[in-house]
Formats: sequence, structure tokens, C-alpha cells
Amino acid sequence: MARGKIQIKKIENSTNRQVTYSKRRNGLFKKAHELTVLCDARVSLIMFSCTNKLHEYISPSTSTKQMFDDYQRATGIDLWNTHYLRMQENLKRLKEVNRNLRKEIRHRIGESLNDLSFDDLRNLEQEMDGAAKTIRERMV
Amino acid sequence: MARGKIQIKKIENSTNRQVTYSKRRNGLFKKAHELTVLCDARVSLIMFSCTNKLHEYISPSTSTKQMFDDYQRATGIDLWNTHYLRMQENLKRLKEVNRNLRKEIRHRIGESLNDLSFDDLRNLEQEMDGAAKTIRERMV
DNA sequence: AACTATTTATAAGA
DNA sequence: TTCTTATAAATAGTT
Repeated sequence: MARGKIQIKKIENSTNRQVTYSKRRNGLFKKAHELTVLCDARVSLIMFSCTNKLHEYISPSTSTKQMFDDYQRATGIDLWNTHYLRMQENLKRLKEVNRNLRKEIRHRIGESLNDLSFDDLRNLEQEMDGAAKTIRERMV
Repeated sequence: MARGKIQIKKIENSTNRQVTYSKRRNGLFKKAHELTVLCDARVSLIMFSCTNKLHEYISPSTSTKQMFDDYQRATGIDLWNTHYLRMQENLKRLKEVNRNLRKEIRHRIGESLNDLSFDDLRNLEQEMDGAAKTIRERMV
């Protein structure tokens, strides 16, 4: 029996804490579902116990991902930032590679030669002659 | 006074629905906070009313973003997927472009010539000769 | 927003 | 863990 007002402070006895967590978790889920149905609302309820066990409730009309997306839209907070940053770095790196490949092609068609030293030019010229020769042999 | 069991089904009168939403929302927040304190748990509670107004509770010891990250880690579900799908397509496109640039370079050093028609080869040869000439002029 | 009759949740004991 | 039950808390309907 519930004897006396309960105090809202951490339950120190870990067994009691676990039991209370389990009971109240179910209570919260029930309330969340009732709110969903009664008021046609969408509810996402995620909890981690102090032992980091995950429990969640999500309104049947939606999904956790949808709620996250909607939350982000509603708050303007970029929850994806970390992941996004990693991909952005990847993109940047690829664009740099792309730029260098284009530059190399320009050199091979005789453009942007200012980039190159005399030695570079000599090597390039020899490569070009060799390649042209290979191509001519191919065409016979 | 609460007269008779309430039925758990959508409240059709929109004023009543709004009032009930507001009351029960507060009840849910209170319960969520009590669970947080009593049981040392972390709770994220996000709701959208049927008019799409956002309300949320988050345990003081954490943040919504942290909860999303932890949720993702705990479930293994990649919630970022949709979000980075567009970036992934961008990455794929850039890789394809880079692949083509590399192929063009190979042609210009006399490799992978099987890809090319006779006309391609002739055009390439002429480009190469012109470029080699430009380079030689440069070296003078 | 406040009231209150009831229902509902739940703490502790079994 | 599940059930019981005394009591606290929430709340539906009303004002």
C-alpha cells in the first residue's frame, strides 16, 4: 500500500529503484498511448534506465524516425550534424581529387602549363610523344 | 468530477480534446520527470498535438540530440539514412565523374585504348600532337 | 483557472 | 516476478 506521500528524489535501494522504474515505465507508456488516442496526438517516448536499457513508446500513426525529422523541422536544431559533417568532408575530398584530375587533363591538352616546372614539361612531353606513338601503332 | 470510466477513444469535441491534451500533457511531463529523478533514468518525451504543435520533455542530465544518438546506437537503426541519401547520391555521382576523368587520362597516356573507336583514336592523336607541340614551344 | 467526485496509479507488503 | 490493497495522484466534467 502506498503509505505516505512519496518523495521525488532518487531511490537509493537499487532493487526498489528497478521495481519502481518498471512499474512507472508501464504507467508512462499507458498514459502516452491514451494521449495518442484521446487527443489524436503523436508521441515519442524514449527512456534509458540507469543501467542504460532502452525502452520506447511510439504512437502507431508515426515512427521514431518521422518524429525525429518532425522535431528537427519544428526546432530547427540540426540533429544530424555529426553524421552530416563526416559526409561533407568526404565530398570535399572527392571534389579536390576531381579538381586535380581535371588539371592533369588540361596539362595533357596543352593548357594551364604555367603550373609546371621545366622538368615537369619535359616529362610531360615525353609521355605525350610515347602515348601518341602507342596510339598511332594502334591505328595501323 | 470524474464521473464514469473514460473511454480511450478520440475525443470528438475539439475544445474538450484540446483541454484534455493540455491537462494530460502536463501529467505526462510530470510523470516523466518523476521517473527521471526517482529512478535515475534518462527520458525523452516529444509530442505533437493534432494541430502539430510541438511539446517536449528531456531529462536534465541529457539532451535530445544525445538521446537520439544513444537511441540509434542502442537500436542499430540508421535514422540518418534518408537524410544522407541525397549526399550519398552526390558522392556516387562525383565518384563516377572521377572515374571518367581517370579513364580520359589513361587514354591520354596510351592506355585502355580498347575503349575507343578509330575516329576517337584519330582525334586523340591529333590532340596529343597539338598539345606536344604547344608544350615544346613552351620549353624553348 | 479552480473544484471535486471518481478513476487511476502505485508503494509496499505478501 | 506477480498479486494485493491502502493510499496518493490524476483527471473529466463542471463552475
